[in-house]
Amino acid sequence: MNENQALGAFAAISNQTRLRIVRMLVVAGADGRAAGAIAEALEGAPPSRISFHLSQLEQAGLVESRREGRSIIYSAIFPALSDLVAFLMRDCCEGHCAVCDKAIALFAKCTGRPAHSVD
Amino acid sequence: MNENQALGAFAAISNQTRLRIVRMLVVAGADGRAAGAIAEALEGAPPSRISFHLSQLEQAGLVESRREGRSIIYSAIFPALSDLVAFLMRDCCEGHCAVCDKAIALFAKCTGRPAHSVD
DNA sequence: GATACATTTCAAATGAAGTTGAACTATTGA
DNA sequence: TCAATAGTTCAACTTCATTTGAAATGTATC
Repeated sequence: MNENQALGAFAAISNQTRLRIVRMLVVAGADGRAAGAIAEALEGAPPSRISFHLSQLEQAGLVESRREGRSIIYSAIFPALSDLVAFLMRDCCEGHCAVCDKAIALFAKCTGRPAHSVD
Repeated sequence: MNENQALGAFAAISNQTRLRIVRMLVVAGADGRAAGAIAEALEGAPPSRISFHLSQLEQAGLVESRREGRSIIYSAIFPALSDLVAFLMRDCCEGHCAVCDKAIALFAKCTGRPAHSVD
């Protein structure tokens, strides 16, 4: 992750609608959620608006989409989120922070499928 | 951390100058860095611009300032950063992701002073 | 108390981002 | 192939954020 990617990603989640979508997809995990289901959860939002924001998130590299029949399923890109966190916290405390180093390494292991054990 | 605080924080770090400042202060740790030193590191930026961005970051709750003689020292607010990360990743994978839970707990322990051991 | 230093505040100018509804494309099923 | 469903694209409108330099504030030093 370089600075421009990080800036794009932070800009993406600094919008209320997009932040809600990303959090929804983080909870949804690898299965993701159809655009229509996302729109329904954000009650009152016209489809063009949701589509606009989903495309912004996709351009920012935070979510990806796949077609399933008539629906388009969006899901969070977990490595992108963990890279984003790493970009922000890396080299914390003059590069000598063991807790952040460990936390960054753990986030990198999240795949969108529940992990029931931690090494 | 509520949604509005998170939105403000993400908006704050979605600007190049501010993201650079925050990362600089994350590295600097609890000691922080004088506004002048920050401006110098961001070569070419007029003081009024740095001051504007520092005040945005302070309003967003990501940094704090203290006066030391003629200088004003800015430092990252580490709990705010860890709360921000938690806000984004909380309930990951339908709330059953052990790695993210652990990572969030670790970030919460970062104080800005190097930690040499991790439990 | 005058001067230099460190930083903030202000107002004006510029540029970028979000919302809307209507029209368009793609897929399924009768 | 016609209609229904699921999403996307487009253009016009509105709103908000960023940059700049000049002037003002607060602090130390001579």
